[in-house]
Amino acid sequence: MSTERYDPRAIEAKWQRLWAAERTWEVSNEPDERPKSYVLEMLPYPSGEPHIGHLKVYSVGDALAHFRRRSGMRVLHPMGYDAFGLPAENHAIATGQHPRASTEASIAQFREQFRSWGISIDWSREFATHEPEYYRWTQWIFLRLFERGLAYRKQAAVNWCPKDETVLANEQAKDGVCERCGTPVEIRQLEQWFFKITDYADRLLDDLATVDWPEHVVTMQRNWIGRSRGAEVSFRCEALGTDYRVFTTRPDTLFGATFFVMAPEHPDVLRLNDAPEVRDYVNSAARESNEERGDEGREKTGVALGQTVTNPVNGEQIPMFVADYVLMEYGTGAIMAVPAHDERDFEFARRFGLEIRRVVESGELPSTGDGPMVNSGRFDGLHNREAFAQIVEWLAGDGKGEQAVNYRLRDWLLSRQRYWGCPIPILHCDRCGLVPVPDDQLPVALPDVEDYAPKGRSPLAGAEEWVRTECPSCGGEARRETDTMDTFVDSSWYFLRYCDARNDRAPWDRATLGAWMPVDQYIGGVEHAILHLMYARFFTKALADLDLLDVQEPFANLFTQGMITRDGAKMSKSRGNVISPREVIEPYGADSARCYILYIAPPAQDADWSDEGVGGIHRFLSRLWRVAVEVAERSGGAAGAGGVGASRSPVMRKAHWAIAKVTTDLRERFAFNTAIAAVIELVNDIYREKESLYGSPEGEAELRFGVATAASLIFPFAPHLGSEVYELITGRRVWEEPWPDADPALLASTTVEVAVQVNGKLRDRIQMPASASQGEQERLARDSEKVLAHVNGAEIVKTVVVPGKLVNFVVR
RNA sequence: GCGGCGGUGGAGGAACGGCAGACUCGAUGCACUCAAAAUGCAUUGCCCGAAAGGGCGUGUGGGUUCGAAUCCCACCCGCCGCACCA
Repeated sequence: MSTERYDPRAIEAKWQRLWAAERTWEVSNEPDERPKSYVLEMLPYPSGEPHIGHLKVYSVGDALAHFRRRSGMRVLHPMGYDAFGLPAENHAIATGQHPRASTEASIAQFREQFRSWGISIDWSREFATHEPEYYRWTQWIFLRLFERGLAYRKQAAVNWCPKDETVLANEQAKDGVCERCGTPVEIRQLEQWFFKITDYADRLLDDLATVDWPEHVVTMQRNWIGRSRGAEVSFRCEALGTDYRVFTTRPDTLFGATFFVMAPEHPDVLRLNDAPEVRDYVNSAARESNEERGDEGREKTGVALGQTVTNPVNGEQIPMFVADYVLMEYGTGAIMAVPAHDERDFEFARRFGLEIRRVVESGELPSTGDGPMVNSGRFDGLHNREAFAQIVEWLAGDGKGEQAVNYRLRDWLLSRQRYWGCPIPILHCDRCGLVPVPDDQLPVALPDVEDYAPKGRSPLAGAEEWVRTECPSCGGEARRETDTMDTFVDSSWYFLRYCDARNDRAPWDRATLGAWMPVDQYIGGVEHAILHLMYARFFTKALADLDLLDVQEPFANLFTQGMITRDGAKMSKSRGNVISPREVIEPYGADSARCYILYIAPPAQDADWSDEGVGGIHRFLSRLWRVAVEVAERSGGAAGAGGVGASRSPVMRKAHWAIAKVTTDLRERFAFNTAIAAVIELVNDIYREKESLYGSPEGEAELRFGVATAASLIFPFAPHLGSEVYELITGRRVWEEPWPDADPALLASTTVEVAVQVNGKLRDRIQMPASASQGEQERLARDSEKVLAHVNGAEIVKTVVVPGKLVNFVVR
């Protein structure tokens, strides 16, 4: 046995140099006869250096990319950087260093590490979203959306983070705190830019059916869109002479509406009653955060307005209230209250002693169940589901209501009062209003400023010379928009740019794009299940409507990988339990790190990092390398792996078994852990059998075949070692070899072990020829002494035979 | 509260109607060594037993089945998402 040691550092450097020099992983946009496959990991945000989560996504994606290439596909596997964003800007505020400088330093780090991991990236398509060559097109797309009315400005109650001093999208202000820094958000009335994503609510919801995504992600998107079908109904208020429309999902319960409630923010509340009591209530509601208001166990509060509205179905005058359990943002900001069939209304009615009138026979109140109608005039006796449609129809005939659909989804607030983002390419002209920057003047370059600190307005407002410009429409004086775009805008179309990354006349060529899109396999963390994925889908649909591309959904398949934890906890600097990929790769090499991270658990699952575990995988790779060196020496070098007959020796059978196992694990599921385990088993068998195989030409050919197969199968996970060993044994480049096929004839053994049960309990295992018929199998099993002992003369009432596997005798 | 995912040896996990615990870590023993490391080999679910062998075992309780970790019902625990959305 050779005394040399497995030296990942040398091996990995060798192959990385070769792949870079030969640009091995570049793929041309010229189609050929191969089917295409677009494999993409979510765009990394470059900050410091890559962490262990990055190592995991790229280990998953790269394994897939390699497997698909060798399975005869044309694979696009690109890389880029999500370079704009708050962390770089906050760093700039703290240190004075330009965000561009720190960002580009991080990008250099990321690029360097990705290369050292040996990921098969087409580097010719690389870009970062802060480069003018990229954001020029971000602006161009913005203008197309603006022309379509899909980007617009409006005054709105928005989430404001007092710490970051910027507005946030609804999606970024979860539970009333800033998603980024955890500061409670304030609500401010500001004029802001929005994308009209709500126009796409139905399509974003319905098209989820066309996509192969994890069920929980689909569910999260569905909940986020929150479509509910019902009706809008008018309630007349004679005092003001106004009709109030309310949205309800239960028009069938209209006869049970015994009061009416408005949100405190509803503009008419004080017009209806401006008594001090009402004013106080409205003011105190405004002071409370949405979170406090939404608190679960909280008792219902409210104030009577002393006015009534008319219930349109029965003409009853019902009292009006203001209460903070009604939200201004949802529906119309006013509701009809049906205490018998809505838990919240029920609670409120109890508290204020209001009438609770059952209109559906459906069990104990409050009840949302179905049943026959009661107390509902001519609808009595009808099932409530039928009454639903009939009541809406009846109201529609009178002009007092109609079918309606409501969504939880809000328009996407995209403007940010921050520096480090893509400038919004719009001018403000006193005479012409909002004027788009002409296409030929793009990009609107982000100017340098002195002071990055936000002061409630964008730092760009301080760049006076940049702000002042000429209106392209009237030639008069105009001012540039000083807000920048949310970075989610940048990442909503980057996957399109990869298809034609060097195009300087258009964001992409439509036919070129059409040849790659959609992304066949998208890979990333669940944390983007709502925001990024929803925005990217919206952009894709809007761009399709603009006749710029031909797909409706950007990501045909989605895989969400689990987190890597340590000691059961999320890695974080504050916990001090962070392990960086570099720390692992230095002692063990990238191949060990990549294999370990895939081996530790199924990749969709969270997995706990163990330092000893990496050592185990490293040992396995060393074993493969050592046996390869030994086999190469003792069997006469790289003479080729030919000459292996249809031998059914254990090594041959194991090799073919491993081929079959790894292939299905990679093709049909993301079972990298069991795929790697199969290769480990193959190598273990080679160690067990090798001494008996040396010495005969056939035995040595089998050993070479076994080792070459192990190298070939481990290559998607450990590309450097796979290449090295394969070259050592065969003299060829493994990535140029087609993915191996398992020979079914070699998979089958001549004998099988059959489990024998009596009453479902295992009693014996017997060897028999694989060719044994069911009858022979049963006979052989029945003759087993152990079986006889357990049958013990009793009557066999039934025999179950599973060919080649099992016999079960049922005795009484 | 609603929805989703999960609960298997000392640890990560495998099997997903047919031999529970593949593979790895850890542990123990042996070989090599002056010694250690490295490496190789063996053992390693629990209980009874000297052994042969037997019993018990996949969160709990029921059910379906010749046969259940796997399917069904109820419950317990953990994690994630949503949550006064009319």
